Amino acid sequence: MFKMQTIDRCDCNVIHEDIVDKVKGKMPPEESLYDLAELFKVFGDSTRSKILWALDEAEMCVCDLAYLLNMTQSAVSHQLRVLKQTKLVKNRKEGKIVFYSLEDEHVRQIFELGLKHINE
Amino acid sequence: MFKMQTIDRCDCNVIHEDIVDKVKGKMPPEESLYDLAELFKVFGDSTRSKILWALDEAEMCVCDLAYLLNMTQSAVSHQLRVLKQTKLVKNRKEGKIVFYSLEDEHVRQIFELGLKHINE
DNA sequence: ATAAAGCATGAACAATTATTCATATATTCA
DNA sequence: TGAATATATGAATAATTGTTCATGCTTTAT
Repeated sequence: MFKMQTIDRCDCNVIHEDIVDKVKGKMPPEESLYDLAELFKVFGDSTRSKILWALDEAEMCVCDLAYLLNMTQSAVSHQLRVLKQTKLVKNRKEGKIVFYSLEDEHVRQIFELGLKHINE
Repeated sequence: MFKMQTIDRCDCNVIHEDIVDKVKGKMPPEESLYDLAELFKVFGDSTRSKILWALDEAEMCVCDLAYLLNMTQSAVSHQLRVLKQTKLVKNRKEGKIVFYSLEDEHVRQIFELGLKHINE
């Protein structure tokens, strides 16, 4: 008895069903993969990468970052919000100045792995 | 003699000039940071993350991937091109079938670091 | 109190990008 | 040779997103 399967989106046929089934069983849940992509998306912007790299060197306030990266205070502030939501940076307030610093020790490791790939 | 500096984009003042100068000296070249962001941008899409994850389990052809991920063959093919340009996957041809596989051993490590962060 | 400085934020705009659709190429098979 | 299958790709569309601009909040200093 042959198998007549209706395929939704794919406009071609499953060629190696055994492999597909095996891999399908090992795939992480949809949500994990989505979260993972969301995390890397944060690293996937030069501005945020620069901010993270800078904060890995020293705790800094928003104005310092804006000056260092030659950006408007607003743009930096917006991106810091994204980084904070992702729990990559934290901040503390001292008077009217807000200091930001890295929250996660993995940041440097992730960068280093990335560099490894780039430098083959 | 005080320093009168003209600031380009930043609409506020440098507060901690010593720190900024120190960090500025340690920042990687602009180009490295850009390339790094470009790499992570590739990981920053669920579709591509899924493809990479799947290929980490087994070598697969385009149709298999399309079926596994419930996507059109065209969409998968487009993303595979991106992954190949970034040297994250490679392919070999066998008749009319093209098999894709991971090219970089770091992929799994990068995913694992990402998961570590997500799971605190 | 009022001004000024540091920072946050909503809305608008511009740019990027993932997917779809149509079609082209390449290979196998009858 | 012609049909069918696997894959690639250009163009168009829709959705996402980074920055700017204007403005609001908070704290300090006068």
